[in-house]
Amino acid sequence: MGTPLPRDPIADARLNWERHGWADVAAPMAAITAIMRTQQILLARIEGVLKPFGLTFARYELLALLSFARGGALPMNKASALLQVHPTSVTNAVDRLQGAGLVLRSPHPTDGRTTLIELTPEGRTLAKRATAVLNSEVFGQSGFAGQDVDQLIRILGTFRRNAGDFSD
Amino acid sequence: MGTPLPRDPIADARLNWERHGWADVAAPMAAITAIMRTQQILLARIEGVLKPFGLTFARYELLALLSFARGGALPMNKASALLQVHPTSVTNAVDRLQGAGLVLRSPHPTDGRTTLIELTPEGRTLAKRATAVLNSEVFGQSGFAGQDVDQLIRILGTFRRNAGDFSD
DNA sequence: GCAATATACTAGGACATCCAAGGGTTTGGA
DNA sequence: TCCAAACCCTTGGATGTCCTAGTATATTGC
Repeated sequence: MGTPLPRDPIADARLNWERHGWADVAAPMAAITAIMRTQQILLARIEGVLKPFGLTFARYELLALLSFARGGALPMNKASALLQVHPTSVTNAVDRLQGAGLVLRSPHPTDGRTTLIELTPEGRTLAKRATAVLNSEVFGQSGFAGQDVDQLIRILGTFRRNAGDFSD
Repeated sequence: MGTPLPRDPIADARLNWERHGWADVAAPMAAITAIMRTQQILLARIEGVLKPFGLTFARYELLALLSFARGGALPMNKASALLQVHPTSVTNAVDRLQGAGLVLRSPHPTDGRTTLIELTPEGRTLAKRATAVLNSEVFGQSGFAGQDVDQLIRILGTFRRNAGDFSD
């Protein structure tokens, strides 16, 4: 990851696709590969910022979600659905966040099956501090032009809707 | 991941950002979060297609890269640089591909330090078959409009260049 | 020739994800 | 009312990726 490459490897892959008779899907292949690589770059930046807080991206997302929930609490299955992750991943994340004293489990008042995840004061403080750094170090310096941000939100929003993420 | 949500969770997060006084970075936050989620969806599709072939995305990428290299061989460090992954990840991928008989290691003719990864005939065949299915099942049905594909390639290409991926 | 550099492997650990299975709880139809 | 089906969470096991060393070997530069 040190030195920049002399050429764009994704543009090269696209040329290879076209040369091998797959010109009809070369462009979407390049777009999808670019999304994969961009995600990798962004994730590295985000995790670099979160590391000093002892958080990973998955755990930060859960913390941030709770900080916006009324009462700072949410059922596990709600969190799983909203974050679009497997229930066992939520269990794993809550285990670690609870170990760090950032959240706690409490029984649901009416439904004995579900458990609530609740933000502790420490969790709320840490979420706020981590968000502040994330805002200034990552989101505030995304490297995307303003118009391109709008384009991305529109294009990826359509994609996610078609993929069945939401029916909005 | 079953039922679509009634509302777009990323749009909701953007509203929450704006309500908490972070309106200036709410849009890039939404764009970046959308990239993360889109990558997740695409990766699931890709790995679903590759699973019957006994391949993961990382291993397929290496196989595809080799299939385009002259002689079907490439030094480990070249592959690491072109795929933008950690050298130990390449070692890991090669171990498994070699175990499956898809690639083999051979000494570099002039530089005794470097080892070449070489595609076997089986590896070349499998790469071709996997690519065919990937083209028809994923890239050919990406769900992106033609113009949006061009936008993505442009926007993400600029981003990757600025991030230091290449100096093209 | 000798010291720095480069390359690849090994070992160990952290992390996220998924799957299958199981126990407790609620719901709803017979 | 009662029992089967559905729901919720957890556990244990398995994959897969990435990272940080440390080691051995080979090359390059002084």
